[in-house]
Amino acid sequence: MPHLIAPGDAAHRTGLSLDTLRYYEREGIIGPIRRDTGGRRRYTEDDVAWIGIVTCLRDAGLGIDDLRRFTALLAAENGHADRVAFLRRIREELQERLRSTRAALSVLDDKIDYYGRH
Amino acid sequence: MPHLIAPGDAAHRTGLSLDTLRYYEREGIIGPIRRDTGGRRRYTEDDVAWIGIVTCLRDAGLGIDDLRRFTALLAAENGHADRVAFLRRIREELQERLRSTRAALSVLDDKIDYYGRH
DNA sequence: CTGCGACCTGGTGCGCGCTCCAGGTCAAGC
DNA sequence: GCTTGACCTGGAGCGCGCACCAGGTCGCAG
Repeated sequence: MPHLIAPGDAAHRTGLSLDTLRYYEREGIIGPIRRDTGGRRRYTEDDVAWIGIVTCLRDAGLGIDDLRRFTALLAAENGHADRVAFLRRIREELQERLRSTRAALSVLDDKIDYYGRH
Repeated sequence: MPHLIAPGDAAHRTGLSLDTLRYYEREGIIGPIRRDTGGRRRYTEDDVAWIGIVTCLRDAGLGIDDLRRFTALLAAENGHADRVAFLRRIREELQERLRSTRAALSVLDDKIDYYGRH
């Protein structure tokens, strides 16, 4: 018995709401999650770990579409080349975000410097 | 005559749509923009430069509320201390974004590395 | 057996950041 | 004077990423 986790505990551990966990599952971003005899979800440690990865990417600003494609590609057996190509595309997006954020920080620092010295 | 810019040209130069320019003005993020005798907007070079700053911050992920407060604070005469405090808060947010994006990139690179080597 | 709380499904609502539309006005070119 | 096209206002619509709700089920504590 691989240490199953109730929905409430999964929510607590991942920092997501029950609604969001169900939403992600519907969208194919996580799971499918196993059910007990009564139909309630039982998350595995692997599920929780995967949710951590997804949350990390989402926090970086990736959209639901990208997360779904990410999940689908990593779950697929075939198409390693496709996988890597997709991952590299996402990587480019994130690096672009890094550039945008650095540019904004530079603007902000100029202003802080200017007003800091009156 | 300080080289006035028609709305279409302003849109073209800033990369924003006419609707977005009007929306930003309504929200107090830019402007108020001067009008000609017929009521049409005429942007100044300063307006366009400011829109550039706003766009830069927006691209970094700042929300409309923050942009409005940013604009209001920089337009105000008084409260330099408030200004700097606010700017520092925004700066913290952006640095947090930097951290999130770097974390996601690290996850991504792990996957790329893993699948790149099969 | 009863109560209770955690969880289920299906559906609706919401805030953000635009985007689009209808119906009208203005100014320049022919 | 007439057409054309850029622009105006007010308001409705939309996609995303959830949040919320009603009405029902399950299983354990007492």
